Amino acid sequence: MEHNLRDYFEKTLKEVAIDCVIFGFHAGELKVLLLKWKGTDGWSLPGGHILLDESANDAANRILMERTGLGEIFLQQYYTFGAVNRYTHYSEAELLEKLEITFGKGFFEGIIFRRTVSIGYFALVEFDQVSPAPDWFTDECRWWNLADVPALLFDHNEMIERALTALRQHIRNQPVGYNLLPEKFTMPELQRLYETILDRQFDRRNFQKLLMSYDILEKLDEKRVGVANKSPFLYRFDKLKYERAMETGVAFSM
Amino acid sequence: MEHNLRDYFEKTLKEVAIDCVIFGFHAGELKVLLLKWKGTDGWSLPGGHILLDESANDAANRILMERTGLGEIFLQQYYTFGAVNRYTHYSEAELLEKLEITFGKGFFEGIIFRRTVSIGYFALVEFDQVSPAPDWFTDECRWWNLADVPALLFDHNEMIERALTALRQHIRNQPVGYNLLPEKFTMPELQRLYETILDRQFDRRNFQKLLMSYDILEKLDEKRVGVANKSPFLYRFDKLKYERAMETGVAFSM
DNA sequence: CCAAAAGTGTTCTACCTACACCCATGG
DNA sequence: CCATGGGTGTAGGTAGAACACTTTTGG
Repeated sequence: MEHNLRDYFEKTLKEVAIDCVIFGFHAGELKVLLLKWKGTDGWSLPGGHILLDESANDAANRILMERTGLGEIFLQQYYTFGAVNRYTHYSEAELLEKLEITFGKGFFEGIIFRRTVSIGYFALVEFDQVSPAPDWFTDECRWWNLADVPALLFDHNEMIERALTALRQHIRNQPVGYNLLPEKFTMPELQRLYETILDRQFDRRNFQKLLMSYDILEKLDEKRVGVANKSPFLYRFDKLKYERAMETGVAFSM
Repeated sequence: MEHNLRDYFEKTLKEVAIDCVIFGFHAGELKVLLLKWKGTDGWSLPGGHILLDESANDAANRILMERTGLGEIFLQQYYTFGAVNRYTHYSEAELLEKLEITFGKGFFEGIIFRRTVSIGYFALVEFDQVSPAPDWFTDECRWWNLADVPALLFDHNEMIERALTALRQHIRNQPVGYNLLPEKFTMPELQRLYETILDRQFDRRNFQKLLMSYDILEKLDEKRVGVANKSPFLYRFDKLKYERAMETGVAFSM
């Protein structure tokens, strides 16, 4: 990642940005990764620009890798945001002013700002595997509960909303969990993930029956210990079968 | 639409294009509208660039209006194409050379070509209502049967494929037909539309039962005459109910 | 011993699927 | 009168939805 704005802009497409809604799941809550911009109280999604010799999908993967350290994970384009004015919270002028104060006069010298269209991606990542890393113009990078997300810079609140809609659509046809849960997990944990994403409750028996019918789960001989109730069995995804199910699709109908 | 490339480029975003897959339905065949570029034997999807004061969605609507004369019709963004090299059939150099021969030396003077990312939209339009109109750098605009589409410029074959996938996904959750069929149509015609899009056959009785259950169709007291068999009843969409069904969604499960 | 949460199977219902005969029209 | 294609209803099967009691564990 460049530390000089001009250099960075010369190597990238200027009118196209990439923004990633990175979903994680922890303690029964769906979370997104957000960055706080230096010298402002404004938060945004992790994003960036496409290098001239890089595809949009590669750029999204690179950005994800830079923020989370993770590669090879589920990442999907879901919508491109092309409104004329994508600034909310702060106007463009206000934001530029604040950044100039923080980074010094001349920060934007030689840079012509044009309107930017942003390609939205959403990613599903394993919460514990992520070490959130701010970049050169942000000073904080952390998980937020979906319900607590504040007013964000640009149109990023709308981006999260649409990403959630896309995720809900996604979960109806493809299995979800491989990238969001730790390697071993219990059936109630998986159920809670589905319940959180879809914001509704399922019957335990029906849920188990349906998920087992996908033939992507391996029931282990281990149980989770240390809980003040009957020990639940641990499960693990069969990666090959899971990937096959991603291709052929499944019907989540409850 | 500008007739001077430089002027046009100064008023638009350069690195972002819009391409529209315009679907029509006629004589039991699904069709797309294609344009032939002057001075080449290359066909492409109708497309264009976003004006500086226009949203991406507005641009797509404008392009659709320019090519078909239709507004207020179903148009949906489905994917953004961001590969590094989106030229197939002809390379960028070959294409520019041909265009320079046709439009004269100096046609590209003062224009810096950069890589372009393209936002794909698909539209459903009523075949008979469309008067295909070429634009200033194309000399033909006509319908092609989906099966007969030739090798296109850029990545437009892939765009059509993905649009078809998006349409097939769409038809499973939303009613389809209002924009593709004439005002009055028979149940077998509607069925043939569904069969063509999904490339499979349905049982007449089951199809009728399911579509009527959506409560979006009005059975008329008229029949289609002039066919060498029993006259089929005519139906019409109830626009209000149709729009409500678009919002709430339907389950097409056969 | 109590509270909390997990394990487990069956019944009912609704919807999807399969299926066939008669009728109207034009040629 | 014949060929073509449309109009119409029912029965069976499958899959989704509803539902409760017992067991294990930690405190």
